[in-house]
Amino acid sequence: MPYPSQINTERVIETARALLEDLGIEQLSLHRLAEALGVKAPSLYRYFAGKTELLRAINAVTGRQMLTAMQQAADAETDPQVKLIAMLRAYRRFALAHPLAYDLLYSNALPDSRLDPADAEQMALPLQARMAESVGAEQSLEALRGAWALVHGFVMLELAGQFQRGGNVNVAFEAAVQAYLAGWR
Amino acid sequence: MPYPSQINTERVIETARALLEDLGIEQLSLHRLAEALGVKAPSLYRYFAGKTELLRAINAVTGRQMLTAMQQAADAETDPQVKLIAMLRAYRRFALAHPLAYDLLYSNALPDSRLDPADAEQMALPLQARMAESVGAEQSLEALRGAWALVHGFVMLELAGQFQRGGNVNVAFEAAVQAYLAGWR
DNA sequence: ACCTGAACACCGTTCAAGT
DNA sequence: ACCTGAACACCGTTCAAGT
Repeated sequence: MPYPSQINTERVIETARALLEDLGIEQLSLHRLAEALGVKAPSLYRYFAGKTELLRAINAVTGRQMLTAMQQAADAETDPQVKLIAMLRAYRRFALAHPLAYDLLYSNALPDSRLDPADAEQMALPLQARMAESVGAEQSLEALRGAWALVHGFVMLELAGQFQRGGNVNVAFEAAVQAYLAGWR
Repeated sequence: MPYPSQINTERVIETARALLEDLGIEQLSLHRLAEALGVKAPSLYRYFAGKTELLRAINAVTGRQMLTAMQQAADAETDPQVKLIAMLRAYRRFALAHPLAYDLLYSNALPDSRLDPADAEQMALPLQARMAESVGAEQSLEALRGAWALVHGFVMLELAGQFQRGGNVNVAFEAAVQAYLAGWR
């Protein structure tokens, strides 16, 4: 008996991403998601093996979007050093614009939902290439890890509301990145 | 009718902390915690207004322990610069030793359970004082934010299993901290 | 082929009742 | 004074049944 599909994988992911940013991860339940899609919760299992797999799919989309944002920022510049800083700025801008999606990407509370390392590597390699141009290839992996840590940590603390003792946070970000990169040269 | 108390606030917190590190935040339910204490879940409400308040109490203990660990590390050194690095190392060591408690401390997924900013400031001030000795008082807040971001981000990425493309992670940590601090001078 | 109702085991939370 | 049983609304998940 033909029964035209009401939903599809992409629409589920996009609706879930919207709910995530609107309500937070705690409030994103399959019941609520199903309701937003005009369907009942068990129907979602036709598209995802479970909530974990759905969250992993969301993370894959988020990762791809971040990579695109960074590459566009890099393409707008020519100087290698400026390219690198532009990518780090784009990384932060994306995270601040999608705080809950970014948080989910690296959540230690939901380790099973995390982006698999292969996809994470796709994000890291272009950054590492720019880093190699700035500090040399031998040091590029170490330098990358510190830069990634600096930007990730900065954004996470910002999102956690931990920079509230005055001062200009944007200026602090620029100063920290400058200091870190200067230290490698 | 006198009914001697079976549990007390401190025992609840300590048992909860142990369960958290053993099972993860997802598995730490009030039912399970009550069972571990030999009691039923509703009894816990005599000691905490709800799960959020319990998690906040756990975070307060974690924060105090981290501060102590950092101060002990600093007290073992005399040179200001070495004191500072010793504190950052102690911070990382504590986080790696208590991964789930550390994760809870800054969790963006559970914003209501977070350490309140006043307590967070208690942790930041001693670090900032050391930073002021290294880079000067005017720059100490900005320099502190970057250092905190670097160490926090490094630890979070480590705990998320994102540094798995070879290389020595301890060496990368030391190199990143050195580069960052050198850049401020 | 696609979706739902009903059920299960599990949550956090409330509150009248037990000791 | 302290704890529990029973209940509520909510989870994720399974599966036989509906269209």
